[in-house]
Amino acid sequence: MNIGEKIVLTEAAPEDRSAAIREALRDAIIDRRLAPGTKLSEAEVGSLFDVSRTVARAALQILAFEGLVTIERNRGAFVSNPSPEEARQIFASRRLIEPGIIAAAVERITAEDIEQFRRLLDEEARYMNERGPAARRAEIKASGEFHLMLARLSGNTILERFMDELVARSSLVIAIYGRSGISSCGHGEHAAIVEALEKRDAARTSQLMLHHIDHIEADLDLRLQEGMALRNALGF
Amino acid sequence: MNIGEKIVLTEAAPEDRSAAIREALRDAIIDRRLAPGTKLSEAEVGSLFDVSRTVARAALQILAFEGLVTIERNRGAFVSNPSPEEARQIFASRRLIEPGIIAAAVERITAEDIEQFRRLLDEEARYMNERGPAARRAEIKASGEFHLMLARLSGNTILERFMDELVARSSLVIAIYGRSGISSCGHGEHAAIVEALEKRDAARTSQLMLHHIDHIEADLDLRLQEGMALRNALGF
DNA sequence: CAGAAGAAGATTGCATACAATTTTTGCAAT
DNA sequence: ATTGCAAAAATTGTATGCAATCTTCTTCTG
Repeated sequence: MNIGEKIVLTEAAPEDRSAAIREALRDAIIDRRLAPGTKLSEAEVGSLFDVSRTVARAALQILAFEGLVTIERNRGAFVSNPSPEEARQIFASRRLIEPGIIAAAVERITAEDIEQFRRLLDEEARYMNERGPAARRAEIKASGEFHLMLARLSGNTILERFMDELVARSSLVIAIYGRSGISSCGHGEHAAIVEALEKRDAARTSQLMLHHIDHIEADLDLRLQEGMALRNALGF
Repeated sequence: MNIGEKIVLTEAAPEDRSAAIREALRDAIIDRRLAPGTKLSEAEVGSLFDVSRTVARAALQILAFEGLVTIERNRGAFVSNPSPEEARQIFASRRLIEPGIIAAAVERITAEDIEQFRRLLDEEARYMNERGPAARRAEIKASGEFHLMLARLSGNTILERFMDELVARSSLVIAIYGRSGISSCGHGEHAAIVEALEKRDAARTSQLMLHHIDHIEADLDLRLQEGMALRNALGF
């Protein structure tokens, strides 16, 4: 598979180009322009961003540390193919961390933040009503952005980074095991969460969030794919 | 400051030497052989482990991503000097994550695990009764190992890695802001946690853990050092 | 003698070179 | 056609070289 035209440089970053590459790759993985299993060769990534392999490699190594990419020695880097077990761990982690983020966010949220959430919800809705893969990708991205915005509100940069990783890996999991593409009820749930946030009702917001995560996970077909994995393990 | 004799190679790792270096540096940071602010030059780290700068650099970049090391452009890598605000975020994250780890661990813990915890407690006690910096370091390390062992029991490798990072960064924070070196009541608290674990009483274990984290944080002097940080910011 | 200016040295950021390993290709044998 | 094998091509892992930047030391000026 060719990763070519699927990546675009967002900004001309003179310094820390490795981080820029990382972000671009992460974005591409999140909105599924890069499918799980796609090979990310150092040379290709490098030439795509017009840097040497050294810089490309650094970006891939960080992504591997995050779990978004899997590096096999002497074979190279691939977009990760999370196992059902990994999927469960990812959602278990989210169920643990997101309520904590909500508790912190509720204390700090401003009217302007709510306003920004509303704009994001509008965006989600707009893309939902559009057809085509580009709109689908934008919808996925906006949906992840919702959770990341919440994480930023927590004021805890460590949790923010953990959520960065978890949201990206969730996207991979959904790409592999998702049944219905996108759970269309997700948007409504996001809206309900914003309403509860506005009332600064942490308990209710957390409850809604947990249900939301449950719904996302319920839309996955982890058991079926476990069988597939076994078949694969036996050589196809 | 020379980092020379403070690092020892644990194992001859033929593959992934970068990870081995990372682990060695992390260990050295955790038990405070490497003080916050210590410069980690690529050449020095490289020659210490007998690899080229390339490999040393990769290790440092991952550590920087974790927050254990701070890289300043064109200046190099230093053992991080967490701010009081960072310290608060680290402990806030632990207060959120460790109870979740406990909830998972309680479901899976075996008699053998308890046995292993007891051995670790014995070790802690032994080092507590010894004098000298080596015993102190061993005690610190064992104390951190307690939390990591618990994380491993959770069966969630993602949370495990988050805890790896949080424990290491906590160690840095304690090195900077700690008042009494080690809170000697820590050992007793660990013992109480193991007892509650043995009864599979998640609620009580979590409560004990939260108190334990509170005590660790209460032993810090974050306010005083904030003044220091300001002074530093003003050119000293 | 304090302080500024500048040259020398050291260190990082990045690209490239080369060896080790894996993957692909080509071809012969069954 | 398919399997087996060997050579060629491609890719990674690592070391090293060079330019850019930072640090330190010397020297000069007031």
